[in-house]
Amino acid sequence: MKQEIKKNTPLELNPNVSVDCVIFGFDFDKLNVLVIDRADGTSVPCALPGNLIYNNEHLDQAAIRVLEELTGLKNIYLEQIGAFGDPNRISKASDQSWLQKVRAQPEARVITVAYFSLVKMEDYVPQASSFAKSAAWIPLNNIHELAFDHMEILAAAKRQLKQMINIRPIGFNLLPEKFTLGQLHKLYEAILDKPMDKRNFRRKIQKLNLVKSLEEKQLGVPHKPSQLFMFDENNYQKLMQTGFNNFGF
Amino acid sequence: MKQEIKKNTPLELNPNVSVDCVIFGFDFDKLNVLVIDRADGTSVPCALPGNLIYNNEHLDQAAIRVLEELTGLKNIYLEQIGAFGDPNRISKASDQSWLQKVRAQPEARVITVAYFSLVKMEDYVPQASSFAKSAAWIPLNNIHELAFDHMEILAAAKRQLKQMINIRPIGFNLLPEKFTLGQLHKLYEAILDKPMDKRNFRRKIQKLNLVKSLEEKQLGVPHKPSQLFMFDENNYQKLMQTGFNNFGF
DNA sequence: CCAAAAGTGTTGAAGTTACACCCATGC
DNA sequence: GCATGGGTGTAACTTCAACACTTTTGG
Repeated sequence: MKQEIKKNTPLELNPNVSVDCVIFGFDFDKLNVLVIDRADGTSVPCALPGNLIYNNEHLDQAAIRVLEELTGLKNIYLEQIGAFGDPNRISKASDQSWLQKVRAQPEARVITVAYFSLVKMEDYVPQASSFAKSAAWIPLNNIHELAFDHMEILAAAKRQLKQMINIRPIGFNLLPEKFTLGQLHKLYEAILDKPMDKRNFRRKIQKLNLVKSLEEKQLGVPHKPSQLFMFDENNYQKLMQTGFNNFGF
Repeated sequence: MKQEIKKNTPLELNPNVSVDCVIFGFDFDKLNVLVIDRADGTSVPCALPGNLIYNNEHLDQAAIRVLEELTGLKNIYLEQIGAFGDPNRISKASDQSWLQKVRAQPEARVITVAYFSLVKMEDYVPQASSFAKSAAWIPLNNIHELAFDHMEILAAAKRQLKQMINIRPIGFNLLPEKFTLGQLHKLYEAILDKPMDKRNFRRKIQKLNLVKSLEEKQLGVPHKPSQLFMFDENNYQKLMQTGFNNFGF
């Protein structure tokens, strides 16, 4: 517990700044969030994955590192939410005792920079023992308690995702490369948290030219198989160059 | 220059976290930003107002403090932009020598949390000697160089203001209590950086019911005096409760 | 043959764009 | 009387919202 603080040099963890990631996944029905279990025998709430940053490390890089350490994934969609710095964010007893265990300076004031990321759930299946700390996909709407101020961060992540989907079509990061319009429709309903008319949604998406249909259909589904689509990166770039910034969902 | 780092306790400045504020003002013609002059005889670029945070201080509170110390103003519109933490943000020689002068730990890694705020320019007229460091309103489009990574922060502030004006009608914070539709029109053009049709703009604003007209006209203007308007807080609250979140400008 | 999701058009209402002239005031 | 910004209406077009039935597959 002795505090040895030396002059800040590279390769050192910075005791005052951390990053936390809200990792969203979509199971074709609802949004899920990847949370880590800090279980130490006693019952403690789950937390968002995160850690202190290194002094020589860019903030974004720290978030990428946390994400890769946890899931092994690279090149995933990442966006900063903002900084959270309530001096009382470490008020719960369970959080304090956890910090005593894992931090060199458990008493230090910490501000955290939150990120949200969008991953294809198929790309990361948590395995019971894949890491020292275990992780799990939890349906967004079932999350009622988290460590520290992570509920607040989660709320901000939801808000920002909802807002951003109107500005850039980032939702495709949550779907596999090939998807159906029905899946895209469900995704938008999950993110915007409201029902949307099927016909109007399809018309709108197709008019925007953001998807291109493949010469391929779903297989093995117990109903009429759907056309498969892909995100059309080219048309998206063209659309952005026109200064488009409002999808009006 | 000796580094005395003790255990983090309240009332201490945190060496690793600062806040910076982009303070916007509108002169009825264009947007301006309040910058401070760090002049020490030699020629150095201006900077955004900012400072380290205290360990017992909420981030938002630190921004409010910086703002009040500089301008004397309270209760002004403030919104977080995000955290900026490139480890190389302190790469210019002039910035380093300035830090040597003002910081207890000039070498420390600093991440900064940026805010933008909207003030009525009439409320703060910089006086040459009102503070040790002098401040000035500079037209946004004339700012080509700033200290540290402040140009990057400024760009993010512009982007966020432009985006936010579509989500909440925050522009009114830049105008006096009583204003004309012509002034509001110019403001929207300045923020969105594009010309807008006068008649369509007026129709739209009035349809939204966000302004109420007063029984009062401009005085002493060398042209037909305009009706004066006020922001209608009540109707705004009602509108927000309907889940409105897209003004489509 | 049943369950489940896919796929498809029309209509009325609302909103958007583009555009040009007269008005009231101070100087 | 002239310069300056204030104030106003319409028509063509586009977009949006609401709504129900048939199709294809697996089981």
